[in-house]
Amino acid sequence: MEPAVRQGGRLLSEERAGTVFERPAQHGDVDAKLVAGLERISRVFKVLLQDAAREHGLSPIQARFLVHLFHRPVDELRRVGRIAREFDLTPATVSEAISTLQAKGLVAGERSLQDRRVVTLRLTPEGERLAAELSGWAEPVREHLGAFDSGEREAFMSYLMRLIASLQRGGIVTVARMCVTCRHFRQGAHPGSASPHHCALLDAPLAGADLRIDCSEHESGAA
Amino acid sequence: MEPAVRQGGRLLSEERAGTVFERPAQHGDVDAKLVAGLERISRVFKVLLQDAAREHGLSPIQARFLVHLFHRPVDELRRVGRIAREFDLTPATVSEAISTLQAKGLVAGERSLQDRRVVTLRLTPEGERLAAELSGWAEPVREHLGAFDSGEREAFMSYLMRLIASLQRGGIVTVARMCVTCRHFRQGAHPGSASPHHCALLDAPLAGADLRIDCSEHESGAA
DNA sequence: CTAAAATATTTAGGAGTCCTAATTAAAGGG
DNA sequence: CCCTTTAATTAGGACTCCTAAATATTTTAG
Repeated sequence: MEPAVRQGGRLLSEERAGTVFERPAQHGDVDAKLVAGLERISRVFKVLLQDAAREHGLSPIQARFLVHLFHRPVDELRRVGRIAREFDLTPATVSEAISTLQAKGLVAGERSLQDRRVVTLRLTPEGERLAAELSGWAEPVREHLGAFDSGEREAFMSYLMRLIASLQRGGIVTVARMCVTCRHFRQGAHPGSASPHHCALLDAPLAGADLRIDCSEHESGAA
Repeated sequence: MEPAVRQGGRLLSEERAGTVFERPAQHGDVDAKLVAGLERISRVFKVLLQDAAREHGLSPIQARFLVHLFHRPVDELRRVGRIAREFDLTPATVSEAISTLQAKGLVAGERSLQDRRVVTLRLTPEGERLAAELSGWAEPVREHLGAFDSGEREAFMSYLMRLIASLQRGGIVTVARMCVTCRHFRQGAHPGSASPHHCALLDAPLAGADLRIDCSEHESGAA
């Protein structure tokens, strides 16, 4: 890059004309910047996943499903339709990607006996191995969180959780299994304690750091 | 794929076997949850964009480019190659989507006189109109930020900025024009002030809320 | 100044994403 | 039992995105 200089004339369009030496035009519009920041992060995830998947000879969505199955021990959640809902995709899309994974010998599906329409998916040993490697695809982001101290991380996380919970209640996020939206969750059940919240199912107090983003015991609905 | 059942043994894999009624397995792993949360948000963005684009008869990426051009007054940034870098795509991909937008009469491109290889893009009036409508595609997220008070929002934003800046310095994010990575930025130049930072280009003090995610005056490099 | 290297964009071809609509099977309810 | 609903798959089409190759132009070396 070169130019610099000649910022005299047209470089500064209406949006900024005359304001160059004033406060930034975006002044105070924190929300817009938050959205922009979140959006930028989401591009990061996209690229990271794409790279990780490619490195292992998979497509992004195949890698996602593989990792998803990897840490989802509950049969209920390992079905085509469930995955579709989880990822906001149609069953058709999931079915296609899964059959590719099956063709590659990474995933196997078995018909359920209770309901022979449903197919329960599981990883093959090879799939398991690959999934384990892929499961660190977002590691770079994680590493860069190292610069935050633990209080900041917890605060950061709680902001995210609140935002996601709010989006979920607004119907924007279709699936989420966070403590904060779970029927077993009792917010602030132990005031003043280091673990102020409580999970009625586990019957255990929870600290901010204990709150789950994806709890397999999750049941929707307010307490 | 046929036989099934026998979920007796393997259902509870090592990860969760025997732990169901203990503290969450994810206990304390705040980083993992942060990553999960950010990742979930990024799916939200994907869906929102997809829906908004569809509503206006565009593909997601076309909508993105349209909106991108909409608030990018600087010619320099409105070129195929620039957009490609901005979105971590190849010029080929961008070129294709842009020509569709041109075919739809939403974008026009003109060869630059200084360098006749480059094509400078601009929106047609129709494109401008559409872009204005589309530019609110992330509005739902923004709305749900309303539940945060202004201090929280600013803190949230600063976490995001720090993360993005860190990712950028680590080479994970390729393009970013944030104050915190700009050569004109003087962090904490006015200690104790409400606007503790300073922009050497604008020669103006900056508060946390003034920090930009995407400044058109941005120049890389430490101060 | 000119040949070679570099840069900006486009075109061509291919794997993958994702959707809608239609199909096949299997449950479940009068 | 028939009829409706649900789970999954298949088929077909628009779009995403990449690599490689082609063009046009600018820059750089010699």
